[in-house]
Amino acid sequence: MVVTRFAPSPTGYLHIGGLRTALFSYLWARKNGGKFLLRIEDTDKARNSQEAAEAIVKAFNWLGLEHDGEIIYQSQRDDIYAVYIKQLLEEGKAYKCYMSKEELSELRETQMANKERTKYDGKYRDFNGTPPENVESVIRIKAPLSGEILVRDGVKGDISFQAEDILDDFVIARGDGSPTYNFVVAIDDHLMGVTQVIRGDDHLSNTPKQIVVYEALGFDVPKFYHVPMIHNHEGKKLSKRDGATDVMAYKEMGYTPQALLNFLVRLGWSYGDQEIFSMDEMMEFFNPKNINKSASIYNTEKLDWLNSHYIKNTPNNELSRLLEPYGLLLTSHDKKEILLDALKERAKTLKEMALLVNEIVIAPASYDEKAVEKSFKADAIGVLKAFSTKVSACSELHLPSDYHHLMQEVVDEMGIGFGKIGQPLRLALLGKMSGPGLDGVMAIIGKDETLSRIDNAITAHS
RNA sequence: GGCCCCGUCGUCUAGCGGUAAGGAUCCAUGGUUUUCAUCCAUGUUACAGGAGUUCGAUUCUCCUCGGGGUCACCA
Repeated sequence: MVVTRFAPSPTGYLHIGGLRTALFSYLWARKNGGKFLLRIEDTDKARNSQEAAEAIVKAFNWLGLEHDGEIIYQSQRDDIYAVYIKQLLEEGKAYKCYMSKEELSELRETQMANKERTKYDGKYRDFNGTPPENVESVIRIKAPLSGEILVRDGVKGDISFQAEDILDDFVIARGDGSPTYNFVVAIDDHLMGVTQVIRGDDHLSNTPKQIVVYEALGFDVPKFYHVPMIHNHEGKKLSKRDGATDVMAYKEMGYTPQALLNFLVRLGWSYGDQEIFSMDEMMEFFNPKNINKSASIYNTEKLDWLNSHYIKNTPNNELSRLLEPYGLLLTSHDKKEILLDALKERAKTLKEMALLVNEIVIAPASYDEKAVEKSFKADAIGVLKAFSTKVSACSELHLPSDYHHLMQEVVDEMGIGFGKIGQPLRLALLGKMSGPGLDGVMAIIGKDETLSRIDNAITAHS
C-alpha cells in the first residue's frame, strides 16, 4: 500500500509550490490505489490552523483533489508525542538539557568567533549531577557523533551526510514540553503509515535529523522524494512577494483547474514530449522517479497557453458551468451555443471570456474614431442600408449562416468585396474594428437588435 | 562561511557514449479569416568552462565557475 501525505504548515492558503507537491503525492497515491493524507504542521502556532486547513480543502475542492481520512493536526497530538519522548528518555536515547538560552547563545558566539560550526556541545548528554536551579530543561535526542547518514532519495539518488558535519543533539521538546518539528514529523509519518514522502527539497537537509528519530524509535524509514524548488524570475525560492502564489488567485483570474494542474504537473516532471494531460493521464503516467533534479523557474506563459487550450476544447455545457463563478449565467440562454462558440477561441481566461460576452450583448456606447474615419465612408452607409433592408425583410433569422447568406447577397448584388460590408457593419454592431465573427454576433443579439444597432450607427454618422 | 543539491534554446523540457541535440511555449515571418483571435506553415535561439576516461562525449570522472537550499527551544 502506497501512502503519501501533504503536510503544510498553516500559512493561511495553499500556494503554488505546495500544490505541486500535493499534486505529485496525490497522483502517486491514486495511481497505486493507495492513500493521500493531509496533516497540518502546527506544533508552533496553533491559532489559525483550522482556517488554514479549510483554505487548503477549499482549494483542493476547486481543483478536484481529495485527501483521504481525517485531517491530522499536530497541535492536537501532544499526548502521543509525549509517550515517545518518555520512551526515549527511559531508554537513554534522549536527555534533559539544562543549558539556558543565554548560555546557548554564548556558546554559539564563541563558536562563530572561532569560525567553527555552531552546534550544541553535548554538555548535558551524560549529565547525572544535580541540575542547576531555575532553568527550564529542554529535551535533546542523542544523535550519532560520527558516521554516515545515508538518505536514499528517489529523485536525487543516494545522498550521504557526515554526522559530525551536520548533526548535534537537537531539541525534540522545548522548555514548555512542546515537541519540535523534526521529531513529530517522523512520528506522524510513521503513525499515519506514510510510505512515500514527497516534499520540497528544502527539506533535504532536515531528513538526516528525521532519520535519527526514526532510528531511535525503531521505525522504518519511508521512501523519500525531494522535489526541486520552484524559483521566481530572480532564481530564488518562490515566496508571497512574488505575487499570485495563492492557488485560489488563479481561480479569480479565470484559470481552469485542469489548466493549472496540467501546468504544474509539467513543472519539474515530464513524460516524453507530452504536454497535455487529462487527470486520468496524469494518474496513469505520473511516476516520481521522473521528477527533475533541478529547480524550475516559475513562468506563466505556458499556463496561459494551456488555459486557452482547455477553454477551446471544453464542451459548451461544461464551459458554461465553469463560467458561472465569473458572473455569467447562461444555462437558459437560447443562444448559448452560438455565444460560447464565438468566444471560446478568443479568450485566454474564463474571466476574460465573461467580459467578452458583454462586448457582444451590450450595444456600443461609442464608436472607435479611427475606425470610423477609415471604414465609415459615405458608400458604407449605402451598403449598410441595403443590408438592413434585407434583414428586416427576412422573417427566419436564427443561425449565423442565415445572416451570412444575407451578407453574401449584398456583396454579390452590389459587386463589392466582403470587406466593404464587414468593416462598417462591425463598427455598427460592436463599435470597434476587432471581435468575433459578425454572423455569429447577429445571431446572438437577434434581428431587432441588429437592425437597431445598424440604424444607430447610420444616424450617428450621416 | 560549513554541509547538501543543481547546471541542455529566454522559459518548461526530451536525451540516458555515436543524434543535423528533439518537442512545447514565447518571439518573428508568411498563409487562412470581412477584422482581431484561432488555426496552419516556416524561422531565430541551448549542451556554463576546463581537464581527463574513451576510437568517440551533452551523456562517465575530477576541478573551476555559476545558481539554489539549509544550518533555531520556526515549520
